[in-house]
Amino acid sequence: MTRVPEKPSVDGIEERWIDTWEHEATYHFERESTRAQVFSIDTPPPTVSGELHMGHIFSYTHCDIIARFQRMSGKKVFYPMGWDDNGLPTERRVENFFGVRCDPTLPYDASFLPPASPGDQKISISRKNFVELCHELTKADEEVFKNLWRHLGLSVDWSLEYSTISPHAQEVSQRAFLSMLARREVYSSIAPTLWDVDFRTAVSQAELEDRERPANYHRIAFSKSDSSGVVEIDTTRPELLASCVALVAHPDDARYQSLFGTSVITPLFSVEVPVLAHELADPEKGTGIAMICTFGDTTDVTWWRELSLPTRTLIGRDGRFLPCDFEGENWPSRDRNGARAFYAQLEGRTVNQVRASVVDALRTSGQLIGDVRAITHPVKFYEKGERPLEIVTSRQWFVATLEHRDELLRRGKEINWHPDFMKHRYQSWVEGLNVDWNISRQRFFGVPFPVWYPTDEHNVIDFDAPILASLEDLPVDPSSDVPAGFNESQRNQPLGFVGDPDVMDTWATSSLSPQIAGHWGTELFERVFPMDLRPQAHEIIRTWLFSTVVRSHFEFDSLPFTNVLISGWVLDPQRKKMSKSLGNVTTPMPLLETHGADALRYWAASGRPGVDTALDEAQMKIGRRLAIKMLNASKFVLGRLETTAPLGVEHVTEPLDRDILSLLGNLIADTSTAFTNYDYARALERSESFFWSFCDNYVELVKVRAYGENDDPATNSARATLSLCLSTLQRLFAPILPFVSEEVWRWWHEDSVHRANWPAVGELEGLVVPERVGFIYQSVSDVLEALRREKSTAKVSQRARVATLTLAGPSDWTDTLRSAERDLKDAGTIDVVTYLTADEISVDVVLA
RNA sequence: GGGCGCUUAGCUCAGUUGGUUAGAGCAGCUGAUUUACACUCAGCAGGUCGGGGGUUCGAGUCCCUCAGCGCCCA
Repeated sequence: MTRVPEKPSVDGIEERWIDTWEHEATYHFERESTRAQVFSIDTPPPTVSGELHMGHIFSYTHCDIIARFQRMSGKKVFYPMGWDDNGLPTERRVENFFGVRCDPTLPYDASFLPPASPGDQKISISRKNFVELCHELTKADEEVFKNLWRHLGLSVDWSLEYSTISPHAQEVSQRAFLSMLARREVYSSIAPTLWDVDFRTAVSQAELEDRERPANYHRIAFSKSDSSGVVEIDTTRPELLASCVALVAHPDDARYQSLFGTSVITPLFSVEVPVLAHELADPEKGTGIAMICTFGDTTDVTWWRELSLPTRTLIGRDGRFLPCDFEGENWPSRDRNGARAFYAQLEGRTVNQVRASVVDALRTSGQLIGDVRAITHPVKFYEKGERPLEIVTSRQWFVATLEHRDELLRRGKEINWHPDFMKHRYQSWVEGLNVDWNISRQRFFGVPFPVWYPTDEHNVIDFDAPILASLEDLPVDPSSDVPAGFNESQRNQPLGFVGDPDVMDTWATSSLSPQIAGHWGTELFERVFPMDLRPQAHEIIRTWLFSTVVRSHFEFDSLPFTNVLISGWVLDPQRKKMSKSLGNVTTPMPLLETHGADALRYWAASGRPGVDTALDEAQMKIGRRLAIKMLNASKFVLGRLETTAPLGVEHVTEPLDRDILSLLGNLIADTSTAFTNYDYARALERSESFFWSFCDNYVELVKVRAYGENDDPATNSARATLSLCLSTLQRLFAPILPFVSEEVWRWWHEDSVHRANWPAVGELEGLVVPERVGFIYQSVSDVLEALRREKSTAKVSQRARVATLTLAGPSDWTDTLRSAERDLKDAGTIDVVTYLTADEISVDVVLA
C-alpha cells in the first residue's frame, strides 16, 4: 500500500524529516566499521563568531551531497561538525557585543555581569571574566549555526560535534605542539615579527594581505662621513630615520660603486651608517639607493639578516615610539645631545605624528630635497586589521616550514584536487613562503602553550630551558597551573617560574581538525584517518589546507586527506563579491524560509566545484519547481501501481519500455561516475533532464496503458517500468534534494531513502536491451512533439482529436513507431495512424 | 612581474576523447484549460560560440596571439 497524501506539498517538510532522521539515527556513524568501509570527511569548522552567509550554504551543501552519495553507495560516512570558536574573531565579537576589553592585569571578578547593551566606553575586565564571556557567546552562536545546518539538511552525525576551544581540542593542540617540539619542528626565537599595533599581536605570513595605499616619497640627503658631499635616498618612511642602520644599492649599480664600503651620517640623529650592496636594491626605485631601517618592511628584515646589521628598535608593541638614548656601541650618535633633544619630541608619539615632525625638521635643516612625491604602493596589512603592520622584535614560537618546502610541495601534488587547477593555489603559496609559520599570538581566548620558564636569582627568565607539561596533565593553562616541582607562590618570583603568556594561532588548532574530530590516539582515529575528503573554500587554501598538510606531514608522514573539494565564492546577483563593506551580504535564513532547503541546495548544486557562482533566486525557484514536480510525478506513478511490491524487469516486454529503461541504465552509470568524481552538478543536470523528459513524454505515453487490466502484459510492462524509473529517480535526487526525495520515497517504503542502496545498473539485470538504445523513445518523442506543434499552431487543446496521423520515413523508423502505436494513439488522441516509406521523415497531422 | 580561471541566446549556464543543423532553463512572445502537477502544460522566437591567425576533410572544442573580467602568488 502506498501512503500518498491528497494534496502533497513541499512546505514544512524540512521539520518533519529532520525530526525523523534524528529519531531513526539515520546519519549515525558506525564506529565498528573497518577503514575500508569508511568514508571520512574533514568538515571545516566554521568560525562561529562570523556571520552566516550564502557561502556557507553553498560549500556545506556541496560536501553534504557527497556525504549522502557515499552513504547510499554503502560507505559508513564519518561526517562530524566542528565549531571554530577560539581566537581573535571571537574576542573581537565579544568586545563589541558586550562592550568590554580584556586587561590581563586585573583580578577575576566573580560577580561581574556585562551590561545589557554595550556602552560608549569599553569596560576593562580580567582575562578569566573575558574568557567566560567568550564561552557564553560562542555557545549561543553555535546554536544558531547548528539550527541552520539542520534546516539545510546536512547529514552530519551530531554526536561527533566538536569545538576548537574545548578541553579536548586544547589537549590535542598541546600534545601535537609538544610532539613537534620533541622533534624540533617547532622552536622559539626572538625575531622581527609582523605586528598589528591595534590587536597587539603577532600575525603570520598566511594572515597578511597587500593593500594599495597612497604614500609619499621623501628625498633625504645623507652627508658622507668624509664630508665630501651628500647621498640622496628616497623613502616613504622618514619617521624611521633614527633606526637607519645602513644605506643599500644594487651591486651592479654604476652610480654607487665608489660609495660601497664608505659610510654616511644620518640627518637629525648624526649616526654613522655604512653604504652596502645587495641584489634586492632596485636601481629603478627612487634614486636607486635606499636606507635600511629596523624595520620598515620585510625587505629591511632580509637586508638586516643577510648583511648582519644591528637592531635599532623604535616602534613599540602599541605602535608608539620607544625611548632611545643614542648611546653605546649599537647606536652611536656623533651628536648625542642633539639627537636626544630632537628625539624627545618624538618619544611616545604615533607613526603619523613622528613622520610629520621628522619631515618638518628635515625641511628646516635643508636635508629634505625638493617636494614630496605622492605614490601608491602595496602595504602589508593583517587581513582583519585596519592599520599597516609594523615589524617589532619579540619572542615567538615558529613551526619550521621553510626547510620542508620541497616535501610540502610534493604533498600538494599527492592530493586529488577537485577541481584540479586549484592545486596551483597551494603550489604558489608554498613556493612563496619566506618566513616560518609563527604560531604565537599575544591574545587571550585561545589554546595556551603548555610551557613554563624558570627564573634565576635576578628573576631573569631562561627561555632556553622551557619546562614542559607532561602529557597526562594536558590540557594545562600555564597562567593558572603550576609546573611539576613548583608551587603557586613561586610564580613570577626569582628562582621560580613564569608561564608562557601567549596563546596559539587559531590555525595551529584547526590544522588538527582530523586529529580532534577523529580522536587521535583512539581506535576511532585508525578508522577515519587519513580522511577521504576535505571540503573547503579556496580562500583558506594557504591557511587551513596548508597548515593541516604541515601538521600531518610532520606527525604521521602522511597526507591528512586524499581528496579536496574546493567550493567557489558566492557572488551577489550582479556578480560582485559579497562583502560587509559593500553591504551586499545576504543572510540565508529568509531565503531558506521562502524557497525551502531543497531549493537552496538545488541552487548550490548547480555551482560546479571551484566555480564562483552568483546568488540567483530564479535558480532556487527552479529547484523548488523540480521538488514539486517530484511530488506530483510520484503521486501519479504510485497511483498507477496496484501494489508497492516491485514488478521486476522480467515484466518489461514492450519495446518502448525496454528502451527507456536502457536509457535509465545509462543515466545511472553516468551520474554514478559524476558523483564519484565530485561532479555533483553534472549528476544533477543529467538526472534533471531525464526526469523532465520522463514526465513529459514517457508518462504521457503510457498513462492509458498503465491503467489497463492486471493480467495484461503490456499494462504490467508499463507499471514495472514506471516503478523502476521512479524508484531510481527518487534515489538519484536524494543527495541533492534530501527532503522531497525522502518525502516521496516514504510513500512506498518503510526505511529512509538516505539509507537505501544507490541505484545500480545491476538492478536492471535481465532487461532486454534494444539494439539502438534510445531510438524508439527518441522517435516517439519526436512524433509527439510534432503533434503538439500542430495542435499548438492550430490553437486547439493538446487533447484535441486527430483523425489521421501519417508517418513517412525510412522503414526502420516507421517500424519502430509501429511498435509503440498504441501509446502514441493514446497520448495524442489519434484515430488512425498510417505509415509511408520515404527517404525523408515527415509527420502529417489531420485534426478531426 | 609570474600563475590560474572565465568570455557560448537578453540573463544564468551545459556542451565528454574534434564529427550532422550549437543545447537547456529563466525572461519574452503565442496559445491550451475540470488536470498527477496553475508552484501547470504546449509551442514560437532568440547565437559570426570575446577578436585575429593556424592545424584539420571537419574547430565552441586543439595550437598561437591579442583583448576584457575575476582570482592567486610575489
